Amino acid sequence: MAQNKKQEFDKDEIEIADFAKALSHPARIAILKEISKRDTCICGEIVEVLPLAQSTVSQHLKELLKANVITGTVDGTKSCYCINWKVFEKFEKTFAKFFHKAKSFEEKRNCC
Amino acid sequence: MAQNKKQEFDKDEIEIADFAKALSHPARIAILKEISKRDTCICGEIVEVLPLAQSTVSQHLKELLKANVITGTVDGTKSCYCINWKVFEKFEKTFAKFFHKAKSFEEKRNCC
DNA sequence: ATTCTATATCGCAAATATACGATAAAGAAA
DNA sequence: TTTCTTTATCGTATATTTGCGATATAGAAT
Repeated sequence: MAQNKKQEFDKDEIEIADFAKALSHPARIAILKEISKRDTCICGEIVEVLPLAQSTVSQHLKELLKANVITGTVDGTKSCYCINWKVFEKFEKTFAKFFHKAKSFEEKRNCC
Repeated sequence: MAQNKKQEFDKDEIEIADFAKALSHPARIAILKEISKRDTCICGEIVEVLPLAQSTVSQHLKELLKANVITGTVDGTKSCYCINWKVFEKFEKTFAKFFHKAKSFEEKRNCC
């Protein structure tokens, strides 16, 4: 990269990009899907359903935590993760603000 | 990575991840914002408003094209890009299917 | 107290992404 | 035709991400 230009962009642009980045790997989508499916906290079962090593899954969970997409608590030998729906809600709004504006998708026209 | 495990995930997981990946850099969000702001095709003006070299912007545009997030035509010396709203609409639905399910955000509860 | 189980972290290798300058390509302007 | 303008692509350097095995940590089970 030579230089990381990330900080030269607007705060809200960085915010959206960071959220998107957290969702930019199929393993992390699969993790969210798994948590969402149970609609409750789950712990180690994630590793079982993913084609990845335990350490790799742990790393992906860490990414999701860092981006605030999930919350988590560790009680000794068991850890527990939940989806942070507030962030999804917030992102949905920001997203709408940027891209929908007043118009609906149907009204949008392309010229190419 | 040693091995890319991407293909071992579900098709729809990969699809969401790929879309998110396209939006995972502030420069690409800024590009979309710029196109959206004008609500019409724009061409070279993107380079002017971004803190990046022309070749880098062109590369980011290529990424967005690859992910089908924008459409583009090249007429000789001028190129023209539009946001592909259909893909945003589709993503919004898939996203909702996975993460909202029947419940609204407000009804969702966390346990951690 | 020792062993088992679940999870996080470290260290490393390989793959990808980011960024730029130089250059190519191709129509527009002179 | 020659030069200018706009955009894409190539080559390359550096940064970041992905992935794993090994190991650390800490409570649970024996």
